Amino acid sequence: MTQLDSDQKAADDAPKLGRRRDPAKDQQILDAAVDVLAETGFDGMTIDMVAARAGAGKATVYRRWASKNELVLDAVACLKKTDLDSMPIPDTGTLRGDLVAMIRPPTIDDAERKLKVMAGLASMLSSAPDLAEAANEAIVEPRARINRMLLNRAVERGEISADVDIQLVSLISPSMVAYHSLIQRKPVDREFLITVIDGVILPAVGLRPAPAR
Amino acid sequence: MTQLDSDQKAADDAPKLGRRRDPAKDQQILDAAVDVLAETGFDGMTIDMVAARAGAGKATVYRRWASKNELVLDAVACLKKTDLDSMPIPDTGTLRGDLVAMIRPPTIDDAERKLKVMAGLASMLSSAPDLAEAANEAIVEPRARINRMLLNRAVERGEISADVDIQLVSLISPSMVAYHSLIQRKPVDREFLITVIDGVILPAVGLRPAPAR
DNA sequence: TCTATCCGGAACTGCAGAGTTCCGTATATG
DNA sequence: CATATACGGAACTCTGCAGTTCCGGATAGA
Repeated sequence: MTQLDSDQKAADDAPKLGRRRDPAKDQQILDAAVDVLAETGFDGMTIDMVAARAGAGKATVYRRWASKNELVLDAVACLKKTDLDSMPIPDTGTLRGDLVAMIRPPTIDDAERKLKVMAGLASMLSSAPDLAEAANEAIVEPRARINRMLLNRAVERGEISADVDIQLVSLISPSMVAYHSLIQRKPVDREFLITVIDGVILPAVGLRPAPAR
Repeated sequence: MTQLDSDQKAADDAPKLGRRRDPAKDQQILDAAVDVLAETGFDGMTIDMVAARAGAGKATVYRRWASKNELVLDAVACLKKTDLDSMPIPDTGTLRGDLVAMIRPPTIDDAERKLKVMAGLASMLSSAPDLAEAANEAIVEPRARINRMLLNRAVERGEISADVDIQLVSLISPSMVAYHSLIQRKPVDREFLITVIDGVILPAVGLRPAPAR
């Protein structure tokens, strides 16, 4: 989309002769951009940093993206694919079981990395709607979508009432984790996540913390 | 503290003759800094912008603060005093009544302004611990403190159980409001706040949404 | 092997903002 | 009224980064 090479027919622009553009380099640069973004934020990020981390030259970056803004937009969008949501979604038979099963190191690390990216973009979101949408779609939505799925299944099997505001409840953990991590700057560990599940989410859907006691 | 003029004995450094430094100007500059911070974020903020908005010269700003960083630190800290927490805290007799009574235009506007400041600082928080602490103390804590007070009163009058995790519950609304406003970029209106109170907070402390039905 | 193309890297321009210096003016004190 | 000081504003330096250009070397196809 924003990338320079995805021209009209996406073909025929490949050279008949000589060296071809390395497609793997694109991903290396995007990954490096996300790393730098997470570490320094949008304004702290320089193209030189990204190029150096990707083992590329600055010119190579600009051969593929027209500007820093477009690179960042693509890098954020690429987080979507990097997402761990392609992993199997737990189905333990109880809502609490499913929610607890979601607490795993790779899931937590992925979340923390994405939160850092979001923090690095925070000041831009109000002035760059397309970036805000990309960030929302790549960072916020995937996790909320999983939560909605788990909640819907709980409704279907009669575990919780159909009156529950699933949209609202699905945002409890993303909200509280983001606040805990970004603003309060405390580590997102298993204990905190369990506390949120048992102390907020389950009561909100009308369940007791301990499922069978 | 960070201000240049608060020297050793805080006295005798006033000139015997001639014009005195205008103390009101300090506050005008700090207010302007907060405004610009909320609108453009830390990196987008320039000293010229702040000076212009305060009706001052850039030199005047640097006569009072040694750097942009120190100005911002003081500006954030000054949000604490600007806070609306000097207003009367509601006491309606029920937790729900108190929470709903907190929903008032000045309270909401104050919160949104502070959230914008927090968004503008977000990318710096991980690399500037003192700024992070100042922001937390000026923006996060005052509101959480009120919530804790309301919850403690509810415990004292026997409305809710003493087992409730007050620390956790007091952070539900700040977290969800911040997420709603900053990340999802939706307006923080009365309807949303009521939904959070009735759909999350009250269930979390073991109360039904409609108190007397 | 030849050649068109891409590569990394370095040197370059242009600009914007932090921080400084200076000046003419305003003002409170004596 | 005289004077010492703070003021707003403009001009200045310096630094860092976005984006560009150029080059010698690497590489894949013909």
